Amino acid sequence: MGTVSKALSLLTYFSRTRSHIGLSELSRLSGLNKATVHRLMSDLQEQGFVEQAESGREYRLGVAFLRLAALREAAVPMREIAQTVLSELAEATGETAHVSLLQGQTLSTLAYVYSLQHGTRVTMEDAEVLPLHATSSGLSVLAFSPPAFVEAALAEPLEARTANTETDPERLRVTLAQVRQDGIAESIANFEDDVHTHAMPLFDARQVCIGALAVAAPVSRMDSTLRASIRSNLRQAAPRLTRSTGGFLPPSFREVSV
Amino acid sequence: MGTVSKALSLLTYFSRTRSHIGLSELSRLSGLNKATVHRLMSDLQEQGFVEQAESGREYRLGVAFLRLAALREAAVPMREIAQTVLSELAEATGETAHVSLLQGQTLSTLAYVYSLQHGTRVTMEDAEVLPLHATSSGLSVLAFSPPAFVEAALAEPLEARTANTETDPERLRVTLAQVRQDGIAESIANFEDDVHTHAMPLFDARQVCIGALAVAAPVSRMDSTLRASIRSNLRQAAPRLTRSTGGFLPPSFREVSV
DNA sequence: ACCAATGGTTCGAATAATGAACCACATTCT
DNA sequence: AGAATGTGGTTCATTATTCGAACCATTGGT
Repeated sequence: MGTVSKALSLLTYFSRTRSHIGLSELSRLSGLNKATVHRLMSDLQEQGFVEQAESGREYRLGVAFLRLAALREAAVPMREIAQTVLSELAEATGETAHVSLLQGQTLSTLAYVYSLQHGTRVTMEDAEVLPLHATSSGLSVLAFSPPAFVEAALAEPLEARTANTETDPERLRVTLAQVRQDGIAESIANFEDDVHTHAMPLFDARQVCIGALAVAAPVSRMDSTLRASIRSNLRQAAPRLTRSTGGFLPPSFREVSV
Repeated sequence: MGTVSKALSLLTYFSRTRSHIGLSELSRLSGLNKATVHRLMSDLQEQGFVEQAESGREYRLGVAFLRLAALREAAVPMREIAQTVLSELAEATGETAHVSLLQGQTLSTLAYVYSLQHGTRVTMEDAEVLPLHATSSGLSVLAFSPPAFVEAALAEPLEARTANTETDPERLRVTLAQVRQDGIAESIANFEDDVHTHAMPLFDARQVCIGALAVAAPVSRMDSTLRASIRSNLRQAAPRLTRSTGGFLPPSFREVSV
């Protein structure tokens, strides 16, 4: 791995549950020498990508990201566009709608919108990270990603989040084939108990799958009427979102999307 | 310069007016060899920090920043806190209030709030970049930054934005001495014609100046009453914002802040 | 058909990254 | 008090990586 990749990969160890990381800990997490980590972090710190809370203490993500995220959003208003699509989807289905983007081998949530129609709803967190194998969003992404990527993802240890989580690579491959036929991935209590989600993939300008659009409902509320509503609304919204963010549908998805 | 710093510095060439940059152009801008730029951008692309719009075309900032910015905001809700302080400040003064953070040798706008009291107002843009020498925010930062940093900033070519912009390093040094005495930096039509701004510095946990809080009003509306209102409100708000984001006031500023 | 751009690639020479051992300082036991 | 273990940070000879001039392959304009 090149030096730059090493430096950037250090940033991936920061998460909502681990917002501050010390030098030694980061060295342990990454398997890199302490001196190396220190030098890389110094470079990152110089450019404002990380900062140290108090003098000579743990590192945390820096302010540079606020500026760069704003610039990204100005160049490609993906979040903004997603937000409007999500609002319509949440309104039409009465359930929680969200968009997640592929980030390495996981999905990170870009935006979500709740419906106000019911007192109970599936709740989300900003920048929440979702596994590929245990969510409908992840399955929809895998179903329309290159075989090499799928194999790499299924080769990783697959964690069981609930009693229902499917962790057998072979059966997951079968599921993916079904998703490819249907266009929609479905997940019942795979990631969280009592949650039933439907998802469809999103694509970029090169017809590469970059994430998913999903609707999440409580299992208790799911019936054939709601399911039909979610599926038909999703089939309309997903291709629209891809197109309005400058993306194009690959032939394999265009066939099954309508 | 290390390889990592080179890679990260490539990101600084992206701006609102230059959201897409080609390989050759980036090579020219940075002064780095085309092959070097290509390798660095490939590393950045692998981690989602940049992406290519269509296959084999110009680069733009990637989706990774959306996630990292969300994580930063979750760890340090600076923007959120700033927003509430700005709302109060805009409400109290009837003018535009904004917070900018130091990013290398320029300031980038983190947040801003307009007042609804007047039909005319000073308008801002997301992630707008402000020069240090030609804005009240910049002067307030320089006044409370280490001499070495100030000299480095004044050694750069100082661009004149308006007919009023002060570009003489010697006279700027005099101005900075006054700001150090007063605690507030004032700028009349230095950056934009018809804009009169007041600013005070913000500090982090190490008592290092990291940005500024400012109020911008149209020159035509500025009178002694408004000026007094802005100054007294600013004197209250700036130290409060520093404290509520986990920062501490350095002795040199604490003396003049009240 | 030509030229001048573009993005991307190659490979010996030059340079920068590496990591074991080392500080100085806290904290926490004995 | 003193030893033991932790922390962030530094040093420097060895080594592996990065650099960059020259090179393709394509594209678009004249």
